Amino acid sequence: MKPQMKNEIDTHIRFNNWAPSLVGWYRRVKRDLPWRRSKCAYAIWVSEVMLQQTQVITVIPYYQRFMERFPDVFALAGASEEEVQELWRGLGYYSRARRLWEGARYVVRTTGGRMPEDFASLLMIPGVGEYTAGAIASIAYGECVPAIDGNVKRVLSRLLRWEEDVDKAKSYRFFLEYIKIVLPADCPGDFNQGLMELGATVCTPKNPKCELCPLQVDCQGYSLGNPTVYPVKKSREKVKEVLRPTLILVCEGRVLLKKRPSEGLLANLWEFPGEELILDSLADYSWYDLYKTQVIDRSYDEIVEELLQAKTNVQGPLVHTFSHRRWQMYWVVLNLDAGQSLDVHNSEQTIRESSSDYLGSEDRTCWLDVSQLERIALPVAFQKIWSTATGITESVSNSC
DNA sequence: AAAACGGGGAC
DNA sequence: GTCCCAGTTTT
Repeated sequence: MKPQMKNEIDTHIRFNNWAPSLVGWYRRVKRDLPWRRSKCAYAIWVSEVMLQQTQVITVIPYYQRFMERFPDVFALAGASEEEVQELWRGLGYYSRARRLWEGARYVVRTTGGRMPEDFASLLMIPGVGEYTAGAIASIAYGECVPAIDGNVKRVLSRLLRWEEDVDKAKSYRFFLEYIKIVLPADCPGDFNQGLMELGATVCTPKNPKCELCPLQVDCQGYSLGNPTVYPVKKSREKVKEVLRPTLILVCEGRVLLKKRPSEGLLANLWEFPGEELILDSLADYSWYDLYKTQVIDRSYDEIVEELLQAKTNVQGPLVHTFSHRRWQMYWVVLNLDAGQSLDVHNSEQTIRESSSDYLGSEDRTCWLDVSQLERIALPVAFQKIWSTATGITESVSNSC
């Protein structure tokens, strides 16, 4: 540690022996959460990955379904990515699911399925970073290592009146060294969880319940009067505006789906064919060109062209916001039933088998029975389009 | 050091 | 609408 940082820490440390207060408080009030009923490293791992950037209340049902289906690292490693993504649908940050799955396969491949039992070994698992490795090591194995997440940074920034942007690397390094000093060797798991539990239930971003805080007398932010000026955040994100024309091709109770690329946004998930456009409007947009570039099978060209010429009923917009991008979604519904019979060489069976490796395969499209839409990994954005489109369709047919 | 990566809960 | 959540990887 740099001497400068040591001095910085010393200036922040009073006679603080607040760790026992925190641990005592945690043991008294901790919530009864599914993953806290297990000391199994795999169970902790699954919960920690799900809890990345996701609130406890959202995770609980996903965690229970996941552990029921994949009770151990063998079960997860033996599954297909498609199957894992189906259980993850709606949870977001889908690369987490793929990395967890890859991590399970890594563990089975390298150790035969025995979970690594120390921080450094856990850190080698793909998808496991410093936080997750620290959480598993301290909670499952009692190893004396920090686990610093957003909650911990918020609590410490208030406790110590940390004036710098908490998202900077320097802040993380400081919190890391500080925690190493105050971390109790006999109960690192409860200490780490206590800090996170405090951030989640008492030292909240807005309206912190300082009257319930076990660290109130130690808290410099509280003594200042307004702890919510911390944490200081300067980082600011700009949201990109993007148009998203989408094709809903329906035939004989099936709808055309396409598998997204294996990298980037919503990787390997299903979508209705379409593209992203950085334009101001869809004026003069050629939906037929979109169809020609997105659908490789040329069997439907004639009827699609006919339908688009007859009356291109563009619907939308429907807005869907990601953390860094906003889609303005427009779509056309094309019913091909009047045309030739559907080529059903692709079906639900194909989806399951085609899950993991599409590299080298040119046609990523597939006809799926509409009743199966709720069972596959279809991102929320496209669920929204589908429910809106079918809702409108039904109301129109009802009114006719 | 900064950007990419989702969705939902809370207000 | 806004903010933010038991973060990791890639550039």
